[in-house]
Amino acid sequence: MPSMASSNSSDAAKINQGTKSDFIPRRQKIEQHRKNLPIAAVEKRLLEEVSNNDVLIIVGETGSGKTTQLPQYLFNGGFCRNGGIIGITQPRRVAAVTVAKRVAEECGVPLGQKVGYAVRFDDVTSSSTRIKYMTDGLLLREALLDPYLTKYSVIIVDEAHERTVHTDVLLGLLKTVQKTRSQGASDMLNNDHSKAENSMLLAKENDGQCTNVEKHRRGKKLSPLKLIIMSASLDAKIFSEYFGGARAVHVQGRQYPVDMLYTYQPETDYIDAALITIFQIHLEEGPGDILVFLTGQEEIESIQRLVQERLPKLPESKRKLLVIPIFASLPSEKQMKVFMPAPIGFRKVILATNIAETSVTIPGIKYVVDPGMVKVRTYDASTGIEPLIIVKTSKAQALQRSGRAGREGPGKCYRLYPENEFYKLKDSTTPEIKRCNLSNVILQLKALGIDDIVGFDFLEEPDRMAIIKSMELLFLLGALTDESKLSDPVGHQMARLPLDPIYSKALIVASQFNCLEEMLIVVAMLSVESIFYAPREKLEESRTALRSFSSPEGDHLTLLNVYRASEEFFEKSKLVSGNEKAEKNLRKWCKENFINSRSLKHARDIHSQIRKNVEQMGLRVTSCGDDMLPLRRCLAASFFLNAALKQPDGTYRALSSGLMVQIHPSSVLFRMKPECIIFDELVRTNQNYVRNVTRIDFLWLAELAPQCYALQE
DNA sequence: GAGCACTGC
Repeated sequence: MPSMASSNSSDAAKINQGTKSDFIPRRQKIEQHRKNLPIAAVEKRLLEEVSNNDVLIIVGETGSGKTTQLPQYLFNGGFCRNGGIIGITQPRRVAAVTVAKRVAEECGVPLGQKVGYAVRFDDVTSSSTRIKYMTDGLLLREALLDPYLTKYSVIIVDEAHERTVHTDVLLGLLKTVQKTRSQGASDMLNNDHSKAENSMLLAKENDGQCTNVEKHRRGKKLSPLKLIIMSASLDAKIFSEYFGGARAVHVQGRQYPVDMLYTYQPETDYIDAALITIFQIHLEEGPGDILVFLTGQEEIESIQRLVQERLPKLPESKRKLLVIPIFASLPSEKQMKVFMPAPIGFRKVILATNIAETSVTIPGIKYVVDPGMVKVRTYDASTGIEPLIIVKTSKAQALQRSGRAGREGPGKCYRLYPENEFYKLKDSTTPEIKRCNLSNVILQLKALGIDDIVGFDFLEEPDRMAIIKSMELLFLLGALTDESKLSDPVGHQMARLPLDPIYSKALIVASQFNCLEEMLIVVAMLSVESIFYAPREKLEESRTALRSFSSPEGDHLTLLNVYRASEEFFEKSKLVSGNEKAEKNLRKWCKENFINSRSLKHARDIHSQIRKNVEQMGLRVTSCGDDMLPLRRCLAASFFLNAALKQPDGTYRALSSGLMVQIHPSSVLFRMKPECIIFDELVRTNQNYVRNVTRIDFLWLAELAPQCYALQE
């Protein structure tokens, strides 16, 4: 999503409007703005609190300025003396990038010097960076190379209340790291020998960057680490208790008041209720745009149709209502429409998924309509399926939604349920770690030297069954030994790759099958959101386009063909018209071929990253040329847990779970129905569907995955 | 012959 405003960037956008000629006033304006932030009043007190407490919880409401100001206070307060870095983690890339830009401007320095950011594919830091914004997932990756995070003197975990799986794992890690660092190096080596040793060995294996660790092993004292947890909501208690009763302070926010309105009766049909409310606001309320929270694309498109059908029935003067949908899979050009001001006299009504809760801040919103429902991913440990279900929001989520009406002035929030229903809602959303597949989490923790997963001090315990299932998967993939230790080298290599464990395994196997060149592409393509884009009105055309890439062997080879065709087009275009023009031409090529260019770009980025990764690991990147047999055998050797056999009635039986499944109609093998297949993903909608399917030979399974399919004597 | 919340490495 290019240059979208994050929740923290709307102020930055306003101040950026200055030009060179008014540079001095702009600096004064920045100073003025900084002084007026609520947090500025407590700067001195915050510095004292950080000095006196190793862990500090800051509860800061929206608009307090905590994310931009606290790092600057700490820098000026001497917390970077001796070259230490202040690291601030964010759950999202846009936030890390936009806040870093803003803070660099406030400091009057070029981005990447004193102030910088690091997110996947994009590192804008240098040796002089002292205030570093980053994603929490990236800091976790850094910990694999530098287990004690020795570069950092302070780590601030921002937006901790969102409880992403990365934030939760990071907090667990930081708790251990802080303990170790405050004990000092000598204690560390004596009392915590095995754990420390394990991580260090890993750091050494991973690459040469273990100089810091080596230094400390020679007995130099590790400096203590300051930890600050920032949360926007009521739940400071859970963080405080987790860190042994850590001190929590509250910083006031700055929000306009939002009037809360409820229905008298529960609504049986929230779509209809939302529709009525939209028109009620439009006809009876003053100017201001409307934001409606819905659960998905289908709901959004149906309300969009309904509004447009009813508009002509209104008196001519009342028809100036502009409906704009926004959801993540919408092409970026269409997403940008939410930022364009409506024509004069028009009111915008934005129909959004929860992308508008945190990821995108839409200006001009005065009215929020909240039916109180949300679509969430869940995890069923017994089948491994992760179905999407529609559930009620939590209180915290409802508050977050209503807050979207009070950013620029007083607003109104229409909750489409009675007030007493609000009090029955759960306080906060179930943290992600309790509803996701844990194989990656376990792989990371093991790589950090934490072997006892069940005994690990999680902020909140994941389900025991989910841990066992994920360990089982890792064992079958060969990442864990019989003693549940990370295997050498496979487990360590898998932990190092930023991919789903099955994909990592596929790369490692591919280097032995001499088709790593091809598998890097397949894995990159599987790692992104749907590559094909089929608008309803051009279904036939998009099918024809797909046919030119499709392989009779299945979807994996089809994806390979798409990538290669795009690459060939791009290289040719580069020769003729140069790099920048070629990028533009590639986007056009995508459009003509009904390919999502954002997804393809993402796949290209992942491809170049994992190619570097496997080269650094010393894997041989060779190609199988035109012979696709090794590649299919390699897919069988890594996706063996996702194998299925055709039944007499034409459906399939998934071999590891016993579930009855069908090939998804979007697959190139939908009609061909080969005897035996492997698949990438099992999704449950009206039926069980398998997506991204490749034809294999049943006998390969016993040969290549005897741990699962040993032939009976 | 089907429809997919949102992030992140």
